Amino acid sequence: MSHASVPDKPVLEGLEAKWTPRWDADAVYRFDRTAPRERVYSIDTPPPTVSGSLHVGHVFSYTHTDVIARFQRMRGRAVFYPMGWDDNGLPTERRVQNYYGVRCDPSLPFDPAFVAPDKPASQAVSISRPNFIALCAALTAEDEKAFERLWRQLGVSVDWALTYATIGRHAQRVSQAMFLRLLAAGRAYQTEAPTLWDVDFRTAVAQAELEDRELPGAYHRVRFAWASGGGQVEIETTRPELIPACVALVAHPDDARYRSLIGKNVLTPLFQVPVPVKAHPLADPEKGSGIAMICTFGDLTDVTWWRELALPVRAVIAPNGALRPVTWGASGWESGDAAAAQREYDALAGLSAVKARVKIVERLKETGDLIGEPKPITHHVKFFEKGDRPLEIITSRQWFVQTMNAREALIGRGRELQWFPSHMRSRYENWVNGLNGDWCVSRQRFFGVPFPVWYRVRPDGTTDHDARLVPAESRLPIDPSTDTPDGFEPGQRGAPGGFVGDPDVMDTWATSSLSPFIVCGWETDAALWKQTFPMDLRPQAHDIIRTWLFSTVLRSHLEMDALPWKHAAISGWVLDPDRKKMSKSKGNVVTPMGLLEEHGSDAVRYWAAKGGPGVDTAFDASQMKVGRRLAIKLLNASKFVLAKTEPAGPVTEAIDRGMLQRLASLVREVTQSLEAYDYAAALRETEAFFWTFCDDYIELAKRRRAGDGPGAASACAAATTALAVQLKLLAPFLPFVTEEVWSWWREGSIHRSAWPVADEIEAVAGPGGPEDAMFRRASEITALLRSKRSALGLGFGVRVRATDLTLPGETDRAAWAAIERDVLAGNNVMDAAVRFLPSGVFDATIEAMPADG
RNA sequence: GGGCGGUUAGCUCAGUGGUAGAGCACCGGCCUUACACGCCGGCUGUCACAGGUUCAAGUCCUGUACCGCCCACCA
Repeated sequence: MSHASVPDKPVLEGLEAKWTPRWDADAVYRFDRTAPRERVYSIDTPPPTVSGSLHVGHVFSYTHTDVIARFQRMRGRAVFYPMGWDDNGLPTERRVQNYYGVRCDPSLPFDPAFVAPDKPASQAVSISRPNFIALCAALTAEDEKAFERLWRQLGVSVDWALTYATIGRHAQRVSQAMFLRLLAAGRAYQTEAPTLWDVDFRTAVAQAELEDRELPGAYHRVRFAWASGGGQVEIETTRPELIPACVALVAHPDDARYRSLIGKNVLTPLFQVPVPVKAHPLADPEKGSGIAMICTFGDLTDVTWWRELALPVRAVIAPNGALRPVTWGASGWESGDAAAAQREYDALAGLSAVKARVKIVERLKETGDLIGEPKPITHHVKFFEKGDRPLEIITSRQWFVQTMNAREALIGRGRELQWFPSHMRSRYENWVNGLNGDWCVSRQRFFGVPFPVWYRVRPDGTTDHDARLVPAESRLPIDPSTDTPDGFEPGQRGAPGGFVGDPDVMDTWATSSLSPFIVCGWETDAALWKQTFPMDLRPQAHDIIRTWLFSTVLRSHLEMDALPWKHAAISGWVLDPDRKKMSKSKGNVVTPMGLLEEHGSDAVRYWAAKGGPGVDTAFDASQMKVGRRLAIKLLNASKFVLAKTEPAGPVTEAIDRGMLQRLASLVREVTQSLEAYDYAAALRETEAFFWTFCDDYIELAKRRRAGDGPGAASACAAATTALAVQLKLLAPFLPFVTEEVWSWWREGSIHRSAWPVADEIEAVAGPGGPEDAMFRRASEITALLRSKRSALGLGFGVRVRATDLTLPGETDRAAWAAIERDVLAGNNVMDAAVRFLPSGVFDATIEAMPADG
């Protein structure tokens, strides 16, 4: 065997640049299309939002998945490990708007000569929808390259031949086809209803995209006069600007204070609108004055009351968040004094909700309808998670997918799924149980998958939303804004008797939720589908259980009546050292690529893999240094082992056999841990063994190994065997350094080599038994001698004699004889006077030998 | 308000019934022909708190406190 390729001074620098292209060229991670299903391991890789920033959280969770992928590959599985890019949706639109300083105006015609500005102008440039989409596509292509560079540098072993984009043609086709099937099955429907609405993005949003934020607000105590009888009643509201939208007051049916008022009318202040007082059990006598103003719509409770009490709609908030124009009086809204109402309202119309609030409070003060001063409070307000202003509730026509009637079945699916860690299931159940409406899947946006639907235009030019036209699946994907339904001519678009396209696009989760269908070749590649679906693993972080995981389970349940995967491995988050979620700004300071360059990819992976499944983990550069140290140690130990592999012979020595026996049991444990997705435990155990291997085994055996007799042959064989096994155990974690060492000495990629098997090691070393104990005892004696040496200030170079070495009774003479030579040589001890004491005393007295020796 | 997780050495974390652990940090020593990007040794703990079960509890049970997250409510 030639070891010419073992370098004198091995270094980590440059290993990423060396191996990444080689893995690519050798197709090391290429999926085997010929593998039978039982040998396939398929992974539903999370498609990262490419327009989001790259941050260490990505590195963290993708490393976890990659460790599993590499482990399964070495176990002989054909790993189906695609990579997707989530490029559609709002994050991209927002990034394009800011990056180029443009704004999409769907009413504009396509401008083929349009060139994107180099830098954003102070005033946003309005461009057509096709121009806007082109910019989105161009920018995401750039973003995807940055992600790919990062994944390659990190050593993520995806098959780069298997990539998809959620805005790509194939993903659009799958999204549209599955939507049409839901529509045909009656599981998707369109309705006009109050919907959560973001006023800046001007789109509907779903329950899953909400988040609460704490905002300062104030209770305004406002007087409503009785319509007759001269009394008055006081309500408290945080949104006085919605008084013109008030349709009723509501009190609890058992609330004695207001019982006599139920069924009577009161007049809204300023606008003099007669509104009824109603009873409803949801009204809380403890809150505010115990009687509430129902507006259309201030919050979700208003929607409930409005629906259950069959109240009219008086909507004042326009899609852009401003108060819309309203006509009062005979031809408009009812008022006891229409002229006054119009005057009051005109002062508010066009203002944002916040500005209108200030204004109306002034007026209420002037009229005396505001009782006392507003009382400042802090309260939670619903926001779109990507939004900047509180959500409004606006009535609009939207597409929904039925979920409420599937809730029980979905809970069942969650129980079928194997979760790692298992407690993450409760987050899922929590979410499913808390659902309060069907899934709103339509968005009034541009860069997304369009709904493949047209509507007939009535002779009078209005749209007949009930007269839907849908394409055959074979035509998909289509864009109804440019494609024409069968049987129509393009010229009929928008014309009476013609057609119009549905203007909306799908929620990004409506496409992401189909990732297994997109990657596994649903309806397009029957062989691949059979090979890969249902998938083996869904890896993801816990924050998107309610979105991605939930919606994928839902879609698979509806389409396949089955789970989309067997296992869900949930990663935690990366936290700041102060235990807060790693903030965006911080994530940008610590760029992932910078980390990889500074510490080396293997070192960063080491830190990531130490964060166990589901465990939020502190960002910790010191752990990366430890990982780097491990990688360097691996280089040096390997160099040492491979510097002498001859003579090789039967493993006969106790120390050698004991070390290998422990290694065999390590292999069993590590394999078990990785099968259970506990990569952190696997790494911990392997690492601990490796340091023992270096610090104890090598030190004990190296002098014997230096010879050329049977003892040396035993040591050489044991050391090379152990090295190969440890490299393999570490390969999923440290793919670069292990591949480098492997290449010094073996053919092919370590990442395609067979995972070690304990039985094979034991075939060489014998099953765990007396030698295992002897090796442990040798380590203990070594620790004792080192401690004595240190106490006397004797460096290792000083040869010593043990004038008295007392060993516990259970160390019998035969066992000692088997390890004596190695223990003495490994500790630079000339000779030892040994006593065996049944009392269990374990001690040594040593003294320095004359310098000459 | 409901749910889930956590609380172990200065820090980051292992440890699911049997004498408290690792790494980092810190202190001291060592050039020992794989590695000074190294090696050796040492210091460090009322295992959050209170009860209970047990021969035995960091570990199991009950409760409390605090931290984090998810959800709900938010007139």
